[in-house]
Amino acid sequence: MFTDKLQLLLVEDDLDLATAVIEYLELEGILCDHSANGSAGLNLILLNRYDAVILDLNLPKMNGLQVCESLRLQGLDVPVLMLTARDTLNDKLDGFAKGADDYLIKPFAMEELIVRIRVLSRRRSGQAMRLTVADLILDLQQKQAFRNGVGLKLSPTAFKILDVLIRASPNPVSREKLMQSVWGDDQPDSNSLKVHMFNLRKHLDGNQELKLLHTVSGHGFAIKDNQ
Amino acid sequence: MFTDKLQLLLVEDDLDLATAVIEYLELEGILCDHSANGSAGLNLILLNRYDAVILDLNLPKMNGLQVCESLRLQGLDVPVLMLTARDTLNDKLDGFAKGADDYLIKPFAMEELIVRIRVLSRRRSGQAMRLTVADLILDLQQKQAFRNGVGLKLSPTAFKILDVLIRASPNPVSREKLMQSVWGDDQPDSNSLKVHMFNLRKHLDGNQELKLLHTVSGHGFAIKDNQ
DNA sequence: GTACGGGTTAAGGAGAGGTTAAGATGGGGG
DNA sequence: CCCCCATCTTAACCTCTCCTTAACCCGTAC
Repeated sequence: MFTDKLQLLLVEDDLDLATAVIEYLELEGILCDHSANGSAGLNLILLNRYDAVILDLNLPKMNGLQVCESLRLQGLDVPVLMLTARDTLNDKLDGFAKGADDYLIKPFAMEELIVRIRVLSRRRSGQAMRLTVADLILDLQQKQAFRNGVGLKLSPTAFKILDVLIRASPNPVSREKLMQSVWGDDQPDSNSLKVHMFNLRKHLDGNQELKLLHTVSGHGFAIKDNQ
Repeated sequence: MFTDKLQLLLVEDDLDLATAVIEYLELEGILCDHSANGSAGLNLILLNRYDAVILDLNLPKMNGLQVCESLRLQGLDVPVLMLTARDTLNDKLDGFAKGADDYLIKPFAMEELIVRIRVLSRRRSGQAMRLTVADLILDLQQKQAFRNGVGLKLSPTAFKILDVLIRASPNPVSREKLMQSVWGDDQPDSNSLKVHMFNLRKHLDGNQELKLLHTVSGHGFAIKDNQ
């Protein structure tokens, strides 16, 4: 199945806790950047593309609620898990109101943190083996895509690209992200992606009335059923 | 596509609790079906298309873990929130391992249940950060603007300008501010902004009865629905 | 009149994106 | 062992969108 390494950010000013978390994550094969204050954390989030963010609330410079609110206002939908000792109902409701996706109370078990992060960073939920958008179905077990029930003949690379796109649907995915998830770190220095997109589009939308693969100028490509 | 009412399923054998939850959800404008045992619940999930499922674990016929595992095996990615009195770490880990998206321990606050459900179903339906004025919607993740639900075809620059204007709405934004936020410090020495405003107005208000983009003489431009 | 704030239009160029074909690669079947 | 096939990479070339620029147009204020 599709397991590039997760890339997280931990924003936490308690350095002991931070190193403990990061070491634990590394054992699980998860990469984790760290920032000790709110505004630096926000900058990192804006600059990089994390799969999820673990956000403490009591932070110097800018507190966690402000960080979360700010990044949501800028249109980022990176999953955010708030991590805090504040355990009243109102604290939780505040957190969710500012755009959190999950809220875990200290002290917590590392295993629970990991598993909640894993769930969050799978954009489409669960161990679902079939993803669908409109009349397009992606069967991950069969490694096969269908439109209106008829199988599409896709190359392995095209399939992988479609997988990434459909998980992000209806949001666009940047070229960089696509290249990252197809080739990892040693990327071809040519316009290979262009060719793959062309082939994918041909097989996916070629003889269909309803076009699903759209290019979003300046931002990348998106799978969606409205224009 | 836009905020239709949420449609949930609650699988819970404690009838008192179930009616309490359902009544509370109704007050929030959320529709909720109910099933009192596992296998009936599973059938409902397979038949209908719920936005999320609230799943008790101790159930007659088929327990919650089995229900969740089974529906994941059948390729459904509906968000599942497990609701149970079992509060040990291993219980939680089991729940997530079977495909849960969230795990809430009884007794719980209704408000927290609601807000967690809202987050789960929002992620899945891709609805997210949106700025709106009247019938104009700016979806920051899709990088797409809508009027009355139909997508507008905006250039990247036009989109950026609209973003600034809509955040300031209903207040006007000066030309200098607009130029600053589009081009930063090296600005074109021509009337480029004028042209972009013209194009934005054409695409935004061109064939609409209700004009949203107004010129505030001497002060710049404003997005608002009353002139 | 003319100067000014604002609106409208069209041309041109740069660059993003689309298309095509040829060679490289690599695995499976004869 | 060799050939065939699907796939991937590369590079060349084409198309078209988007941005800039510079016109010109219209009112109103001076």
